[in-house]
Amino acid sequence: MARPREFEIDEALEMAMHVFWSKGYEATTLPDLLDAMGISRGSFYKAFHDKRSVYFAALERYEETRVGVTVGNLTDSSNGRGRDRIADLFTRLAAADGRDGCFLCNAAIDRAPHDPEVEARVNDMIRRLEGGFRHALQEDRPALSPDVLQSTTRSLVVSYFGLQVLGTAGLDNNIARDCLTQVLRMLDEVIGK
Amino acid sequence: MARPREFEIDEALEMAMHVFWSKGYEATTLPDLLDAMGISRGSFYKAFHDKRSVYFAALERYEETRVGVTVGNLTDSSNGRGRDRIADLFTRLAAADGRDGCFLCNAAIDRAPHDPEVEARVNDMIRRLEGGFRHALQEDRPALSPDVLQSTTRSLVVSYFGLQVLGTAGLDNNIARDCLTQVLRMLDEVIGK
DNA sequence: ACAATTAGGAACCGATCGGTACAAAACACA
DNA sequence: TGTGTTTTGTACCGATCGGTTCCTAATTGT
Repeated sequence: MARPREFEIDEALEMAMHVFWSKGYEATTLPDLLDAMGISRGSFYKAFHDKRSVYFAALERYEETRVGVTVGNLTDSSNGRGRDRIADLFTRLAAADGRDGCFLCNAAIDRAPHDPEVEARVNDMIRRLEGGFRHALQEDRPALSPDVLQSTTRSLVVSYFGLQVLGTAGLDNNIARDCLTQVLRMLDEVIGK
Repeated sequence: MARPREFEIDEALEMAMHVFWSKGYEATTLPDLLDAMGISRGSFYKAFHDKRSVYFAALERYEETRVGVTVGNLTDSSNGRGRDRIADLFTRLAAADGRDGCFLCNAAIDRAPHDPEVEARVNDMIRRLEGGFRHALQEDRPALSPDVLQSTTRSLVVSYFGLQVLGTAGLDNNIARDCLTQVLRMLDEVIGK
């Protein structure tokens, strides 16, 4: 009953996410977003409410398209043993360039402390990640004592974000490889080979 | 031979550091800095060159006054065994509120990727921290094999920054406590009680 | 073909950005 | 006390910020 939109919301959001991801929230200007999204101001404010809303929507998109996949890999029992699914995740992390970093980690540092809604969303995502690790551990070794399960799970979450920080900071990823070695040692210690 | 400065460079820098620390580089405006430092624009640009220079100076101040102390604690053999010095550091981390986060970690995420000089400085500081951990481990167990020493050291660095991320994101610090549990388990595993 | 409705684009908004210019004020030295 | 030197505060700069207005273009249902 009217003129149809000339761009795909999801595609535009994906592009916007990458800008926020690489530049951070404050350093991203509206022209940055418009260029990346390939739309003009009018369409931008018509389709999204404002800059912050786009950031928030990008964060939710990250959850669906990235966190969801990662947690999926961790919990998919057709994908090898739990121990191996965790090892795969960290192996990929250690092999990756790392410079791109992780939008969730960036959001945790640069927006969560200043935006309660972002903080809540970030917390949710971290909890989902934690749940993925816990699921993989428990599936592999159901008899694991609750406190060992808990501390192992959470130390995996902590290592995950630590690796993101070092990757983003541009450190030689031999560090990541050495951390991977220790994670594998821990897994073998806790779960068994 | 002329009018003396009415403020202490170091005090002003300390205040500026806290602003950058809590707000991030881009979100910090000049008025923010001037208010916190208690000086006016004229004095600001006379004493420091520009906003970026103050940020950089604040980063160096953080290294001297915070990283230096942390590394000092890790390497001070009059401060208990190496294992205990590491355990103390993580215990303090797990007990702290965490919301303040860590200026170094914030810099790693929000400036290092966009400012090569910051990146270099951040890398240096992380290496110093790594050196502190390595020193403590090696002092406590000189016979530790090089690769175990390396992977343990680096996984401690990774955990350190992971804890900072979760703290800044406002997660319940039971997570930090559980990670501490695992770090202690790892230390006892590697070093012995 | 025409009315209704919505997207798109450009001009424009006040506010604020980081940074500069400059004159008045405050000191040191003579 | 006068002179030279430096700090200090303020007024100001062009640029750019996020956001709004408003008119035109495009499309649908009738």
